[in-house]
Amino acid sequence: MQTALVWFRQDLRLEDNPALNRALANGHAVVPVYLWSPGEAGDWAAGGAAKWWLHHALEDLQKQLKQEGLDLVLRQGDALEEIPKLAAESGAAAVYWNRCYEPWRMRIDSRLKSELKEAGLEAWSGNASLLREPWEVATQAGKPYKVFSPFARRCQPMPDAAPEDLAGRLRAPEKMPAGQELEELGLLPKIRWDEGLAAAWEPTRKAGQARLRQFLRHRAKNYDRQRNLPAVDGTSRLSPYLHWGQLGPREVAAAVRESGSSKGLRSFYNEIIWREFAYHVLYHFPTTPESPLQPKFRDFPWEKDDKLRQAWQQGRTGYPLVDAGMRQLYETGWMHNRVRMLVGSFLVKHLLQPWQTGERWFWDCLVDADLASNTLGWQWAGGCGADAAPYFRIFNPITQSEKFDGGGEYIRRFVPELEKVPDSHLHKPWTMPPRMQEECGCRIGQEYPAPVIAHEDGRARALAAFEKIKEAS
DNA sequence: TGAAATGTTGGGGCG
DNA sequence: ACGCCCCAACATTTC
Repeated sequence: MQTALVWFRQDLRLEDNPALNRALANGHAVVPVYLWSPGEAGDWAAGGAAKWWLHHALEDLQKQLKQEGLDLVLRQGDALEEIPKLAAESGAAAVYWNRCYEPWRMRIDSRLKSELKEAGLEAWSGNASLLREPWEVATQAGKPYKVFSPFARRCQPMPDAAPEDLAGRLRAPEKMPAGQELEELGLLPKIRWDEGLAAAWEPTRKAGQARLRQFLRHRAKNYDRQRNLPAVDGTSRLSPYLHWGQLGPREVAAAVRESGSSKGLRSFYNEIIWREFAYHVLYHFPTTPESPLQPKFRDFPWEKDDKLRQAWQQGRTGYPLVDAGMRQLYETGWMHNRVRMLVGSFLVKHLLQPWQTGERWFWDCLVDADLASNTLGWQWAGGCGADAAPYFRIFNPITQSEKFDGGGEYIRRFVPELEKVPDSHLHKPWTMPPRMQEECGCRIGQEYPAPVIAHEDGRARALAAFEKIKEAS
């Protein structure tokens, strides 16, 4: 009986896992491995919140494997060094994994594959993360898409690829390589700022599946309307499960298909396609995590300012909905998408901070931090990416607040100092007369900050900055 | 998945 | 009855 190393990365599940199934289909015993390789990722090693999630997702995977009689081998180090070592230590004849699409991983994987083959091992990679490979989708002219709608059209109909069942019983190998304890990977924060995350999330595959079922049963029908209201639990909240591969997109698509068809379902499926589009763009334009896709934005006159950046990060800009969003992010590792668009617009346009500043903060704070989606989202906000919001499209933080959190439920949940501010002034608390400020215990400049910049001024300044790069296209 | 400025229309008050 | 003005409501354009 031969042994295969199955290398887990962002496919932390046993079902619908092509690499694992390959081992089973070939009748191999399985050595399941997770390698913690922060050094490979350069600036894009998992951030604090993502590491917290990873820790628990690995713990969950460990348990699932245990039930199948297998021990997950945990190691640290670079793949090019450790994977061949692990293969040798376990006497494996084959190494199987599922593809990741971050630029550095693409480079490492292809080198690893040829080195393993040279050493006489079978090396094989499958697709656990996407409905379609980024290179399979192309325009008539054979070029990558830069606009979402035609990309989405090209992705119709929904592929009927069903999730794969486990292709047999897992068998333990004769030799197990030595591994480390999960705690030794140091994924959990040293100072315990993670209570908010733990209260908001259950980072297990079972919880992800339950959430998917619940969402499709109760929320999907009205998704197209409810998803814009941050106070309502109207979105799927599946992003972290999808990022870590505790859920796969095939499983989600299959569940959507089975749920029938409604406007809400279609618009939810559209979001799954946005995720695919993000990977498509990242694959074809691998410098976009750092550089704007539209070259004219290279010389954009940002006005970097640490004070403004910190006010934004800490949710102390003086605009209630912006601040509520930033605090939700910090406390729960997640932010409602409507609010993500607003805080993105605000940072880039009103505050003239580079979009990469926001991209980096989200990377550190989000449990669903995903290089492809985060990059696409921030270039969208910056107006410099594929199918981006045009630069002159500037969200009004007051109007958005009145429109999408009119009752202030979301704002009051995350900005408690505004608790007693009446609805009439909640969206622009700086207009409260002094007397009212006293009465509701919210003095502007004391308990809650004055706006860091007046909306009209921020808007005018952003438009003026845009003028400077306008002709240079 | 924008907002503001500008343009158009039509009802109603009023001299 | 008529013209004039105001303004809300809606449409278009501009940023």
